[in-house]
Amino acid sequence: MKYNFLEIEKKWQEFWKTNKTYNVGFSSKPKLYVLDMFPYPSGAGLHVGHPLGYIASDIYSRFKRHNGFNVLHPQGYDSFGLPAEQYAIKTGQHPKKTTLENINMYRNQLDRIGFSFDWSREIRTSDPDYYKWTQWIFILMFNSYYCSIENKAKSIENLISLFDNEGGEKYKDELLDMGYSFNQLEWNNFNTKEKSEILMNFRLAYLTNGEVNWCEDLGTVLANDEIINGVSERGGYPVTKRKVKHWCLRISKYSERLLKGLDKIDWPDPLKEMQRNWIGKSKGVSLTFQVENSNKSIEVFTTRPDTIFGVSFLTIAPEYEDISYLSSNDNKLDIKEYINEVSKKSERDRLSDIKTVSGVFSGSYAIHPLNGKKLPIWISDYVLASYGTGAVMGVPAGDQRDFDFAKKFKIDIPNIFKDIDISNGAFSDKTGFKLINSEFLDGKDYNDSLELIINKIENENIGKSKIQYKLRDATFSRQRYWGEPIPIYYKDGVPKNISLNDLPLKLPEVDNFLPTKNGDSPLGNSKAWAWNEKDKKVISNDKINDIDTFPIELNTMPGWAGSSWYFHRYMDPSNNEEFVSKDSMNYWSDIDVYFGGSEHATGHLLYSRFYQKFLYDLDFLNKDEYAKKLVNQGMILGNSAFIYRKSGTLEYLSKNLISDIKTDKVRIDIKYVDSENKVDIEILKKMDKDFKDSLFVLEDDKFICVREQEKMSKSKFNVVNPDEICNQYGADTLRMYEMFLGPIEQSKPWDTRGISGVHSFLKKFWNLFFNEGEINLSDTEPSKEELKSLHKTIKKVSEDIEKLSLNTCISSFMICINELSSMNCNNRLILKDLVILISPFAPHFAEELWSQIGNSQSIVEETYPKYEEKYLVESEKVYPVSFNGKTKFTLNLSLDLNIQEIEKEVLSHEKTKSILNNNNPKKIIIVPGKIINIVI
RNA sequence: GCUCGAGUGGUGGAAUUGGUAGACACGUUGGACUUAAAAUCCAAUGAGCAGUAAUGUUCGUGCGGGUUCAAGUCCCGCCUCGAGUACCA
Repeated sequence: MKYNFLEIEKKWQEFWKTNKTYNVGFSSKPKLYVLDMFPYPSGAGLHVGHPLGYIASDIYSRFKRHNGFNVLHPQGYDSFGLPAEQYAIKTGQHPKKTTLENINMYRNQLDRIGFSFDWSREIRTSDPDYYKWTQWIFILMFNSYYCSIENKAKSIENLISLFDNEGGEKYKDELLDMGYSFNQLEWNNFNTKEKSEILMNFRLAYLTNGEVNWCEDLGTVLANDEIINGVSERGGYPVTKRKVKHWCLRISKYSERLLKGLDKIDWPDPLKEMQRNWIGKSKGVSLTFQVENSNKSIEVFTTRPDTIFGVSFLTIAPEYEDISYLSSNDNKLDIKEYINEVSKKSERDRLSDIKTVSGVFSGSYAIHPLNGKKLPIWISDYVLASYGTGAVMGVPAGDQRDFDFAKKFKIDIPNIFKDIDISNGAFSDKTGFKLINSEFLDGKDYNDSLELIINKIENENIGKSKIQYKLRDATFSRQRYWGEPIPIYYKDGVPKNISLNDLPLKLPEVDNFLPTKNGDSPLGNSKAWAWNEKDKKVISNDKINDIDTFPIELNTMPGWAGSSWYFHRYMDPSNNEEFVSKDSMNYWSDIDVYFGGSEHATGHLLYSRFYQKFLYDLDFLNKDEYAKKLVNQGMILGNSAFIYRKSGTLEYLSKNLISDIKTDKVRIDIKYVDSENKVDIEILKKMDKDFKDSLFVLEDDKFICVREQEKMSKSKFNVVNPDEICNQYGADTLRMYEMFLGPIEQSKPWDTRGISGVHSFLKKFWNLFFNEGEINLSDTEPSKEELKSLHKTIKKVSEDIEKLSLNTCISSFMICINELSSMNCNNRLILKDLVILISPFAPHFAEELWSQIGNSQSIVEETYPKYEEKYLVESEKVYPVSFNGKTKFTLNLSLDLNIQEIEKEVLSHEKTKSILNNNNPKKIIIVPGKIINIVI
């Protein structure tokens, strides 16, 4: 029988489907939850890079299933959000339609690879039964606040009853920071709107009117992690600052816990480091500077209070709130112009313009809290409004930015470092200096002065120690159509949530779902988008002036709202009463291994940890981290092909062939390039009749291509479709080859040529079972060599899967099959174990052979072979014999020999004698079972 | 700039955590089978030098030092590439 992979794979995929082989439920077996980050169905379909992580997780899941675990291994779709909507807009279709089509396409492609997903648990974030719970969590956040005393989220009702009974006393400091102060009587005299405004400062999901990242081309607001290098992550469009009323999640309250939690999870260090940097904790001091001739003051944050006597000016951000108060009449016009100019700049311009120092003098002065000197207050965009207090103390001697600023605007640069030359730049090291011109700190170094100055600052009550985080609250509103509606309506201007019983608040039908440049949300186009409080349902906008009917929030949620908690829903996907039942939560608990890309480090992987901690605080979950272990699979790089223009020719443009016209090379779709890296002239002419071949370098009527490795992407014309590989070699070959390419976490280039090695390995394996087309197995006792080869492989493969070192597993399979082939092994006991052994890697292949050798049950629950030490015990060792560390020859000796006996054997060996040449060795090192080294 | 990570044959990558560097595969070369091709199988394959040959010998894990009987692996100092981040006070 031939290895007919097409037939076999089809047969077993159907078998698994009809027999629901991979569906799981509660069980007395130990649980294991293995998850892949779910895909967003994009329209381009899968390329061979996508399934890399899925294959690894599938092998791991199947292996664990063979080892007696009840494995939850689900899959679904992140089907709301920008990617899905962008594709719909590009193709001019409704996102609902394209999303469905894309999901079907993905499913077909996934099914061909033979994954062990439990599809009965599939979820889609755009499904109302799913997003009902996404909305519910939002409402929970809206109705919660972060209790700084207990350090956890609590119901806002607690806070309200506290204010009702005691006023604001317990939260005095926090309220003062917000600009409030009230006792019980005063609180109770506030009206609904006033109370709502105060509480809004506490809610974990809150409405605010502030600066956001606005992307005009996408027509929406973006969160910080959705912006890369000042442009939008999706599409690369410019981003500017804009003041917009929007919803935010108060993730910043969780900064410390998000940071600490990293220590107890087994996630890749680089990824944890990225999250740490993103959270950006820094310890310092906040200092108050009085404004001259005024009762106002400016608070600054500094990590270098030791340099306080080097302050020669203060700088505030252009967005600083008290700015008009500080502006003197003489400078008002200049200041206005400067602020205007800054606000027009896009994020990218501001970044690329880093070297240009700009600013304007406010006209006011502050007083140095320790030496009483007059300090000019400047306004500059090198100070960020969103970090710290939006104001800094300028220490030109100790900070390069302050130095550049002072130099440009001819501000005093006092030196505070003994014998250090600061004429060309600031000295910002924390070591190697002694202070001068610093009164009581003179002669002290960093550590000594730090303690003294902090004591002084706190004693004199001019500031206090403070911990500052970079992490900012997450912008939650999107002015887009394809997302979860925010379940809020506005009753007399006060936001109210729709209650759980009335969810989901379904996305309305609209005539036009396109985003607008001015930021109006497409939901505004809906004719029925008003909430009737009495009937608890959405009704026509015409009724909006009726009693009990109010406008509903027009913005939708960001893409990450649905993906921040989806892993819980797989545990209990069709529960209509709870987002996940207590039983399911207690049994499946958390993810044991989570596979996904590191590009989500500061997005999904941070937001989801925040959601987890929040739901944990409210006792909905039993763990405050949701994934014990995370594996970042690397990218598979594609081969891009280019043909080069002859030098001196004019630029050639073609819509069909060329995507890279700015350089002297022209991108060619890789599928037209032959194995000699050439592309046929006729193909290009067929693609584009205007193609001017005279402009390019030719050889034998073919164009010479140059290959470069890049990320695989449809727009780069370098994708390899897994379907094609499945057609040509089969899914099992694809699965094994992807693993064979290299370590899972590494980026590596795809090279289709290499696949033949894995394919012929499978054929070789297959052929061990057959003789002239018939199954032909021997039922005798296996030989010692056969058993050794098998058990060596069992040991290596079991250990390596556990370590997720899957590339080396494939190697050991190859070694084993090579050995067995040369022994002409057809022993049933040996081959039976090998079939189970390879079944996680090549499941169709294994099922077929399993049934061929007479089994009627599926192989997936079969117990994985255990290796037995006794087959591996060696009695002899081939010792490498080195002289001064260089191996000269090998010597086969019994492992029973002790050091003295080995030494005797080695020294009496003729080669040793000839190398020693009658000299005595200085030293002989013998490590039994390992090496022999003779020093001469 | 800062913070991580990585540099091993023509290529992808192995190497029991200090113990025979280059497993396994691709590619290449030669051979067998075939009218031929594909498929399959066999052999060689880090570089150099000497030899008809078996073999011997030198160099070799980015570069320069060090520790050690022994270093791809540990330590110090550089170089290059990749990723993340970016006026964070």
